[in-house]
Amino acid sequence: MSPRPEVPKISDSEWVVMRAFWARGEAASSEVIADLEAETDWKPKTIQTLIRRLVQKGALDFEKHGREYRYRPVIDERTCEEAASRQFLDRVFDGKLAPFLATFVEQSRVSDEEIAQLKEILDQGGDHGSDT
Amino acid sequence: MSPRPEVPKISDSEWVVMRAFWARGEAASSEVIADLEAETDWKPKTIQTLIRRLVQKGALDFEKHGREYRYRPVIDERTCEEAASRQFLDRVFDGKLAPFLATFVEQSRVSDEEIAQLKEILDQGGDHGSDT
DNA sequence: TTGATTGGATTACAGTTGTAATCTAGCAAT
DNA sequence: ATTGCTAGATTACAACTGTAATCCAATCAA
Repeated sequence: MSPRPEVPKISDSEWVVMRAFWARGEAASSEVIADLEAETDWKPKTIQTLIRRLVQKGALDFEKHGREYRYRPVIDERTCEEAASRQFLDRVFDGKLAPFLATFVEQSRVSDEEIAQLKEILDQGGDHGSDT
Repeated sequence: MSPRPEVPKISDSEWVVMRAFWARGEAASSEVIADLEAETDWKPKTIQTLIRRLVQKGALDFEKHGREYRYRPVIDERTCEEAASRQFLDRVFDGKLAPFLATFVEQSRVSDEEIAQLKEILDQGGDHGSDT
């Protein structure tokens, strides 16, 4: 049993790239470059560098199609989000969710609508039976 | 009115140090070093380096007391938490709180107790309370 | 007074990150 | 076959990070 999915550490810029790949599922670099040039001001070469680093880290993998590669996320988006969330909470809020939410809700004036939505989420999450 | 508190970017290790200072309000390095040697395995010199970097970044400042300094956080803990929270949400969840909470609650098995606590927080933030 | 201690300053040093340019080789067009 | 385009590989390079050790100067114990 592997307890951790072995999530590689992904930097800020790399997250942007990963999200582009997760959105597409699988893509040539040219596609993701096109996507990201629309939403960032990175040069194509920068994006390719990031892609390559993600391959090195084991976050993406690829298969050749002629002279191009098609890349695909190796790691699951949820898993990554989860890992990053934990990391963040540990670092800033000592791992505790409540203070995070409190600070955020207080200072950011989350909309009523969003609050309702969050409550729904909590209702759904809170239905597990016996543990410990 | 200072429009932005100009929150410096604080690294993982530096967060640990800042939290120690926020806990004390003001302290000599020796005090924080003592605190942190208890909770990390950093050498004192490492901690001093981190303190010095935080001073350089403008996160801490100090006044001399004889040959020692007394350090004090320049930046407010809440403000920093808020900034870091936003950064994190932007990076991982496109700035959206709901997906964060959803992922976290689903995958992490937040306890029922904690869920209740979170709901309370939400109630305070935007008072809605129209369920159960 | 003199050595031991120790806080802060300086230096170290490799790995990561942001941001890209250049080099190289395969495919498409002529 | 030659040329040009371009995907991927290699190289660049400074700032930031993690993690300290060493150097210097002031203080405290003897």
